[in-house]
Amino acid sequence: MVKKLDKMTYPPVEDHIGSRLWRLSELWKQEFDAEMVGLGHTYFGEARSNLIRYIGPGGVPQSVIVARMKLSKQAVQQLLDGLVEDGVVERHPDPSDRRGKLIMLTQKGLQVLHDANRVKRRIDRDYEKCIGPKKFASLMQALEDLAVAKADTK
Amino acid sequence: MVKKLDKMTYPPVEDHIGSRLWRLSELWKQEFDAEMVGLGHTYFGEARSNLIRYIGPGGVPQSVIVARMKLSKQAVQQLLDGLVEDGVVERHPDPSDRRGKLIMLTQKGLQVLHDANRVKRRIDRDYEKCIGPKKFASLMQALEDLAVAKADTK
DNA sequence: CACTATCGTCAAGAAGGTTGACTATATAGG
DNA sequence: CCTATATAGTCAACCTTCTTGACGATAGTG
Repeated sequence: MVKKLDKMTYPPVEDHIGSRLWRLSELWKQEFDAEMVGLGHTYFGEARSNLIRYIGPGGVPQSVIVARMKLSKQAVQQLLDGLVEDGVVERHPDPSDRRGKLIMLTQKGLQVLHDANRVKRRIDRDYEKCIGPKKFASLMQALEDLAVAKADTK
Repeated sequence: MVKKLDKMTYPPVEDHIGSRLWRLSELWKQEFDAEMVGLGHTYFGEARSNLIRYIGPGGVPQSVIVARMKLSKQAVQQLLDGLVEDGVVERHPDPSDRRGKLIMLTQKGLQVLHDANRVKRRIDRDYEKCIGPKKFASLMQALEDLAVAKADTK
């Protein structure tokens, strides 16, 4: 198929750190999702999966989740609605604030969180093996340094 | 505001390369968007802005854009619809294929593309200054190496 | 010529996010 | 104590990006 190759070599797309970050980030997500599905977890959607990380053991007020994620309270609400429907999360009344709700993981939710962390650690080790421990460490450090520098200037 | 701080220190969110990549990628996008708006460009949306990069001078068949971006032909179609409406892009009949359309940048589109590339280069230099040229170069290399390694295993 | 693949399009819908309006409860000031 | 204001959660409507399925028109191939 010559034509297909033609199409792939057509325009010069410029290269910047933004595109490299985005591209690798996408590849990471793909690998993570694939592995979670392989572990028998149905795919919850990126946003829902991400939210789970913010729920600690013992229950977290919904307002705390809103404060820590950079989303509107309504967005968090809708994500939680979905997670409740999926049986991953439960809403309980907050004893210390009658307006609030405590968000708690179900058994299923705990399993998801546990497996997710395990997969992420595995992928980390895999990346480390790819470029070597020294380069990996300096990559992690550079990502952190830049994020800190950029978050501060805001 | 003590309460606000309480909420921020609540649960321990685990750290992995995936989250660092995603976070920095988001910060980069924010900076880029802000700067483009500062240059007088109305915000086209992430997907539309990205598509523009794939249009070379002289016109590119729509099918080529589809082949190079990882999107369905319908997604590209809809993005192009929006860009046409924004006056950034034009659809012309393809002389060499009566089914096809040639996508061309308007004057406005050329300006957008030019400014976008300039801003990206500026941000690159800024990032480089943040962590030093040596670390920046090895960061770029590591990102590329990992992306290549991961794209190959697919 | 007939078959099949490709190009662009239309329509419907999922997923993630936004804003505005509203209720119920907390909390601070007079 | 009572009023004013802020916060917690909810509901509804809407935007953007992207998906899948169906379709007409043209290309290319046997």
